[in-house]
Amino acid sequence: MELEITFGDTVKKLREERNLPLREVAEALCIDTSMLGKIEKNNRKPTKELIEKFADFFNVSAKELKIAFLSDLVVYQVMEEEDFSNEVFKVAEEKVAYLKTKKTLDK
Amino acid sequence: MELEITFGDTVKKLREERNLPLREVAEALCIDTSMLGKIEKNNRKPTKELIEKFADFFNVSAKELKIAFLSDLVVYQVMEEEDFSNEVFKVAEEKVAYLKTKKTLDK
DNA sequence: CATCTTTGGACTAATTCAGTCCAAAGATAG
DNA sequence: CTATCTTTGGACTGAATTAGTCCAAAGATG
Repeated sequence: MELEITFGDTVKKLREERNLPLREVAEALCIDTSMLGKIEKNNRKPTKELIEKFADFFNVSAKELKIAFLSDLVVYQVMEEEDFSNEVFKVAEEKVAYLKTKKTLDK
Repeated sequence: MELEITFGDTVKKLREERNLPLREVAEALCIDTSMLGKIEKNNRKPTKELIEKFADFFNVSAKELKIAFLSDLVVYQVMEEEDFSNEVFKVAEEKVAYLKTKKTLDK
C-alpha cells in the first residue's frame, strides 16, 4: 500500500506509522476491532463523530480527514456506471457557487 | 422558477414548457402522479431507468439529465455541515484521475 | 507451538427510502 | 358559486441498505 487513495488507506497508514494493532486503536476509539478493520478496508463508513475521534487520536487535521472521506463518497457516487465525472464536478461546483451567493443574499 | 438549479427544476421546466400536467407525464412514464410531483420537488430520487425515460419522453439528452441528477447528489452530499466543497471536489477529481489511469494500466 | 492480529462471513436491529394512496388546497373555466 | 382538474404533501408499507456485533478461521510473530 504505497499510494493512499481511499479514506481506509489513510487511517490504516496512520495506524501503521504508529505501529499499533487494530485492537488498540479500536479500543481507544471505543469501537469494535472488526469495525475498524472494515473501515480500513472501506467496507463500513465512519460516522462524523468517529472521524473526529480519528483526528484527535492520531493528532491530525479533522478537516483533512473529512475531505478524504467526503471525496471518497463523491467519487464512489460519480463513478458508478458511465463516467461523466468531469462534467458532474463542473456542474456541481457551479451549483455550490450559486447556493453560496444565494445564502449570502438571504441574510 | 427562473433559475434551474436542481434536477427537479429541470424536469419541471421541461414539462411546463410543453404545457403538460403532472398526470399526463406520469402516465407516459408509468409512474404515480404524486411520485412525479415529488421528483420535481426533489423529495424523491428518480431511478436511472426513469432518467432515461424522461430523456426519451422530452426528447433531450440522457447524459445531460444524468449530469444534472448526479451533480445534485454530489452537491447535497458535500454541502451538509461545514463546507469544504472546493477541496472535496479537487481531491475527488484527483482520485478519479488516478482510478482512470489505474484502470487503463490494468488492461 | 502458543499467542496475537487480521480478515471476513453471518446475523440483527435500525434506518432509510421508494412507491402508493388519499385528502385537502389551488387553480381554472363554465 | 360550482364543478372539475391539478398540485401538494401527509401517512403509511414494504423493501433495501447499513451500522454494528460476534465469532471463527487464516496469517503473522517469536
